[in-house]
Amino acid sequence: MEQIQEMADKLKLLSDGTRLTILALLREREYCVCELVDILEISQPGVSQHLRKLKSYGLVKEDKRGQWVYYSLNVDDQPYIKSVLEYTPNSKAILTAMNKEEITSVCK
Amino acid sequence: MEQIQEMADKLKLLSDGTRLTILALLREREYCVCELVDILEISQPGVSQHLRKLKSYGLVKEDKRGQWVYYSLNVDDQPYIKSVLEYTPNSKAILTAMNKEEITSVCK
DNA sequence: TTATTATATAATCATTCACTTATATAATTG
DNA sequence: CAATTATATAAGTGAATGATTATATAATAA
Repeated sequence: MEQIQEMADKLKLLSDGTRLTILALLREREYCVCELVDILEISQPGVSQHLRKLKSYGLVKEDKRGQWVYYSLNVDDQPYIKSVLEYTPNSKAILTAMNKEEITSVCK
Repeated sequence: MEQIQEMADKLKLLSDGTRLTILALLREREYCVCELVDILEISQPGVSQHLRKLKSYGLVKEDKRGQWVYYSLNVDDQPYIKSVLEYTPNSKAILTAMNKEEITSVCK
């Protein structure tokens, strides 16, 4: 069953805590990689690899501006992904829960 | 972030083609294990283990009747799971795609 | 141009996962 | 009762996964 497997593969992207957090954050605004590295508690290559995976399925898109690469959500044509993300906590709650409520400012 | 991780863990249940197929089938009626073994192309213990996992997260419930154990969907209190399942193909489409459109009758 | 900063890719590794076969348990049938 | 059928559990295995460190690339700043 091709269609089901394709759904399952996309849902797998949401089945990792780090990636789901990224997607939840992106609901409110774009983030550059270094901001996400600040927030999530994994290495920069780790974040890059998650973003690459999300991008390969078209769930996020990137925008290179100078030295930074900004990622934003791109799920308007993915109804069930979109509907799941409506149930994620908002950025404020996520950042608070991670003790990252301070100014997430420029990276360095 | 506890809440996000919990969501991710539940979504992981839907991120496997076999489990997602089971859940999609159960949207229309209950199935006993041996029927699912007939339909899905994996071993009986394989099916049992998927069902156990689904049950452990409360997504299905079981009803033992005689020799058979019938599983049914139990997602009324799980809104985002429910909303994803609304996008799965219906049983007929699934069975056709798997060349299992014949009478799924009693098991032996 | 050299150093710094941001990001990506490659290689590696431990863990998880979905399957299998073998076996146990339980209900039904002859 | 013994044989059969339905299901579950245990053990083992290969592949996938999410992380890490090391390194490459590219843009900016000194």
